[in-house]
Amino acid sequence: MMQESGIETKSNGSAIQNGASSGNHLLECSLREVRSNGETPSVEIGAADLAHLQQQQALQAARQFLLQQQQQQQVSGLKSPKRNDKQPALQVPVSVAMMTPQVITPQQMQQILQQQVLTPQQLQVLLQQQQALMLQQQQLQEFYKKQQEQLQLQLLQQQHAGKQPKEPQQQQVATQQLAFQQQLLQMQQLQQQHLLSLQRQGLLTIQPGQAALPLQPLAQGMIPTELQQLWKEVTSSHTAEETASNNHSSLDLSTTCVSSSAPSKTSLIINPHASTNGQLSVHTPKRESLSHEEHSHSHPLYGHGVCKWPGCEAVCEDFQSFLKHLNNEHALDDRSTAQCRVQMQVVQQLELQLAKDKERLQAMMTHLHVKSTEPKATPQPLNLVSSVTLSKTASEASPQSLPHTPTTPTTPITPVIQGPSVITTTSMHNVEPIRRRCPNKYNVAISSADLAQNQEFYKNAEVRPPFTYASLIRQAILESPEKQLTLNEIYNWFTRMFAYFRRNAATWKNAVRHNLSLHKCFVRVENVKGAVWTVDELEFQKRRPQKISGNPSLIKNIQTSHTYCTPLNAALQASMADNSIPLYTTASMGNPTLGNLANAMREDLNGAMEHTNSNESDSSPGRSPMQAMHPVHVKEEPLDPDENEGPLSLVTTANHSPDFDHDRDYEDEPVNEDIE
DNA sequence: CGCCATTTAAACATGG
DNA sequence: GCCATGTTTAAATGGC
Repeated sequence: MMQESGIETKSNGSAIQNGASSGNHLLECSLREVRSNGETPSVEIGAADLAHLQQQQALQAARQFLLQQQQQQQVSGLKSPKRNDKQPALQVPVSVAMMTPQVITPQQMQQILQQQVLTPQQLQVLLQQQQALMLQQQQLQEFYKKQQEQLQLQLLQQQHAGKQPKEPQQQQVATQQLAFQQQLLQMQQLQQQHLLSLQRQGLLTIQPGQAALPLQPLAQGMIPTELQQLWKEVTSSHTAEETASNNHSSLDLSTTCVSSSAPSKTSLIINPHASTNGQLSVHTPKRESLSHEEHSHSHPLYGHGVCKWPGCEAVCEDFQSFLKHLNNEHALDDRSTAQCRVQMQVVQQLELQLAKDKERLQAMMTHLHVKSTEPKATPQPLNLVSSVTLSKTASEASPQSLPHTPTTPTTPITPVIQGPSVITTTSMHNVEPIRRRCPNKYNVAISSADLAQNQEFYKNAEVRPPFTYASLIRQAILESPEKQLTLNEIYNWFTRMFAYFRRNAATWKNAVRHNLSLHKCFVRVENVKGAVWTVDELEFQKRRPQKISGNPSLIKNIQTSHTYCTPLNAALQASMADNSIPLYTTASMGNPTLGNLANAMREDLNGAMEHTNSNESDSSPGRSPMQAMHPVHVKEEPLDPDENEGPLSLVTTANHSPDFDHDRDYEDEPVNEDIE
């Protein structure tokens, strides 16, 4: 159980440290470096680029001045446009912050998908709204850009003649710009409202830390280049395909670099304490990892016939031309290096996110463990599990907030977050949970993080998995490469995957054997080495439609897990469709065959539906979208979710941690679980 | 209440 | 004899 956590902890530490504060500094540095290199005859940056950069610089300076002028009409102190070291520090983050809320960033999207369950309809509406807003903004943006260009030209002329940015013309343009800024502001406010309304509806939960940034009040200043850059970032990550028209491509970074790297000249600084940068930069990798996923093709930088190098969207006919392009355009030079650094930054941000989620998990598990060992009255794992069921009640409000609604007649409870319940179905996909009724009306947040973490949860928390032995055994067998396992290997799987099965070995092993023998679906096959067990899927399926039952004590949450599975699937779908949420698909968590996830979930779902459908007549807002999409039908032809398997399947590889091979290590003294 | 699935416990068989 | 592996029986629980 140690080997899985090794990497994670490692990434934890570094991520936490870097992500929060120093991260942007790093970015800044890298950007600066790019810029400084850009001035020397760099390989990549041509004359046009340089000119562009210069223009941008000039523009920045001018804009700075104008804004300052505007703002300080009463204050008669500052005159030189180059002196305002402080203002930009205020302005820049603002501009950055401005972009984020305008369009729901992938992160926010992700949050939506993670934390709340949305029906596809809701998602669609949401997306449509976003699209509409984006469109409008794009138009404004373009217009604004034109304005900038005008200003730019004038500025250049003036620069040659000696800077006198106070001329009437300038002011006019500036006024126009301000007008547009205001328009953009309006747009942004609209967006804010949108988000807020989402929040109000409980559809979007923004974590305290993150909320501050995107939703923070906006000031006036905007820096065009950054704005543009950010805009591109956002839009490109949202509509990856639309960005075919890539007149910006590689220039993006350089321009940004200039602006950020010329604080002395133009007093532009990327706010060091605004994590907004990191947030934004997060978009880039998403695009990348997207291609990463959707392309069996091999190269993570190539997808959809487009170069996925950050900031580059060059169209490459085929893989060969892509390689060519890669070698030519993204050779080892300063720019690429800097971009690489930026990418590192991005990764760090993601790691930070991961770290946060892991922390959350840790807290959850700690919490659960403490609670479980405390009172004798409640047999730990069982109650824990059932408590999870309850937790969803509370967590409908906010996954973050600790649910404090443990008071329930039947179960003495430990308030729990979405932890295991979410987990169960997701990671245990193929496992057939013990289905019960107990309609789950609550929408529990399903987060990708949870998806990734659920296995971790069972690995580390002594919570009894809400699956029957048969299901688990089947799962174990199916997960094996050969679809067959020896008894001992099955044991090992149990102990590896579930902390719960690291005790009372005699008991559960007996149960495993018993199940193997009992169920026809498990077929013993003589092998060279001995005997292995396989699954007769037909048999297994056969018994499914029959009555369902299960471990009584566990039952309650079963339904939960099932209802979770549906929205989760939808969330996955949405996220895949959205193209911008590949996160957590990294195999870092030791996820087993996520590739099967969709299938398995669907499978489980279908199975569950047969039994639960009638019960779930209630109407909760975000309720299992999949139900809408896949009525009560049982498995048939592959459904939409299959598309998701592409990306997901990538994950399948790096899961299996080394075997335990120490089944006996867990042979503790039998602990009586006093089941009432 | 009966049926059934599941879990748990235990007896027993077999082979290394 | 011990242990791992299998098989089988039985009791208890709980959903339907």
